[in-house]
Amino acid sequence: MSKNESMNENASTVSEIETFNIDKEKNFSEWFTEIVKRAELADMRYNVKGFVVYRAFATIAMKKMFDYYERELDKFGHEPVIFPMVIPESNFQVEKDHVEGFTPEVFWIERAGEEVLEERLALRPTSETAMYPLYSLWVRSWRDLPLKLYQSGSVFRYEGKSTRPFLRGREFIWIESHNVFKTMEEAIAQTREDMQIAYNVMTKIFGIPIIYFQRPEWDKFAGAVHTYAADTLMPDGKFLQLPSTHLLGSNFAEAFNITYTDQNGDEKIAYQTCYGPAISRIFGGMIAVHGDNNGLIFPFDVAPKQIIIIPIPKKKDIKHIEEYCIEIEKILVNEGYRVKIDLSDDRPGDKYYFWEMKGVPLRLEIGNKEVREKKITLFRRDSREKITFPFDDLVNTIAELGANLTKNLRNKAQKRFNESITDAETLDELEEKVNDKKICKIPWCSLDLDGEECAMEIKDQLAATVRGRDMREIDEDIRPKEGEKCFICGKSATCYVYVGKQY
RNA sequence: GGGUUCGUGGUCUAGUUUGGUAGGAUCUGCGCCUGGGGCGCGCAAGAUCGGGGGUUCGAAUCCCUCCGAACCCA
Repeated sequence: MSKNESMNENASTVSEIETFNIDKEKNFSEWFTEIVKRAELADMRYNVKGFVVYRAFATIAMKKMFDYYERELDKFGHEPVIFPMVIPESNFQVEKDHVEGFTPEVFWIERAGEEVLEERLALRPTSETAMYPLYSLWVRSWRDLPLKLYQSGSVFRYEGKSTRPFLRGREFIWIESHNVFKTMEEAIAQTREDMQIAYNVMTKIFGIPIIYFQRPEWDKFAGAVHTYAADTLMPDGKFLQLPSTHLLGSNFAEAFNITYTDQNGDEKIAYQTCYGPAISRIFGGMIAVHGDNNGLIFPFDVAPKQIIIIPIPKKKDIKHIEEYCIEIEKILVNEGYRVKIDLSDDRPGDKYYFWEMKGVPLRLEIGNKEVREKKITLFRRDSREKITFPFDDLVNTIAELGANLTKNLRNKAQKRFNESITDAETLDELEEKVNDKKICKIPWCSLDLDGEECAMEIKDQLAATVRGRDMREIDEDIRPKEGEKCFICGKSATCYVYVGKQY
């Protein structure tokens, strides 16, 4: 931490007495299950496999996350809509690749009451086939374009057996944005805008480092021309796919007859993109990336509670102290912060552990001393530093430390991500590294279908996947040197790809 | 996809091998006590032992089946 980022020269750091018996780094999977229960994020006892109940603490944070995302989409000219959750089978089957890709995962409604429905209804696994028949009606003229709409809601996919709260469920909540353009160039530009939005929100607000990849041909969205997907790295060294954006070209436009009349009166086919950040999954990634052995750590802007005030009363001074706490709370609420005073009659130490486990970024400790001296003692969750400052500095201090805390989380996470990236020159070396929580950047023969065989070999032998080509390398046209070879098939390499285990 | 372990008050767990009174801890509520990093005491409340079926005089326990969960490997 640089000097001006440090909170105070007199800051003391509270030593780490770990709450869990579970080491996050060594035993991430158990840590995750435990924190979800302990912090009351989700209740897994809802008795349908792959469906969980999101509790208040997680729901508040996810609502905030939706807010930030939707605000960003609005800023870039997208408008909200709400489509039905059911899709008639005949709509669903219009685009050939799409049907093939999604059919194994679809939940079907076949009956209503005692009656068998004439046509089955799909519970949407994604909404292309719900929205595009209407798009076909809405888009008539070049004046109707671009059409940029999004909706927030849940979708249903019949996932295999390893479902986990937040990370993989049979229902998940997300935003899906569906856009229509006159030209392929505009559509491509939209995928760039999606990536920019993802970067603004994911990295700056949620503090989650991402790399955007162009997915290989064999691993793209069913019906897409190209898929670009953001991956982050989980503490156990596995990739987690976060927002993905798809260049649909005119595949769906042709299937759903989305055409427009141009300035010359000619009928033209439209070009499309779609984009889907899954908020529930991003939330899972966020708590995994930032948490520690004391529990959660929320980035300041999305924390369900941002500031917890702990009164430390001596018997005769309860009233005094409470009044001082309430005064502080009023000021902070006025500033728009989510604040709580913990007036329960547990010991202060008990409250410290509890709210740290819950991930509250800042804690104010108010006792006799603070009231007497008109001061405030503050503890920050990320660095475990404790400082005392004058009451009059309250608003400035909170604003500064809140922003600083998120930045610090982001930097730490980015550093870990960068340190996990390495390279490999042989299959054995690759195996050793991906089994040691690393991801490898290796020279690769082809992202087209002729590279699939090499990817299958990596999958079969190492249980790892080829994530694709880093978008930054596409932009800067970074390619392997003359003579560098794909070490799976030995053909000369056309690009670098990242390989690692995945969720 | 394969494997392992498992389901008993709200939560965690003993009891299952060898069928016979469901025991404890914690949480919750009330009363006291206490308070600058996980106090303590007392009282009370809380379970058709995951669901269904079977064997038996008798099932948490044995058998069948369904539902659900965790972890490991692909």
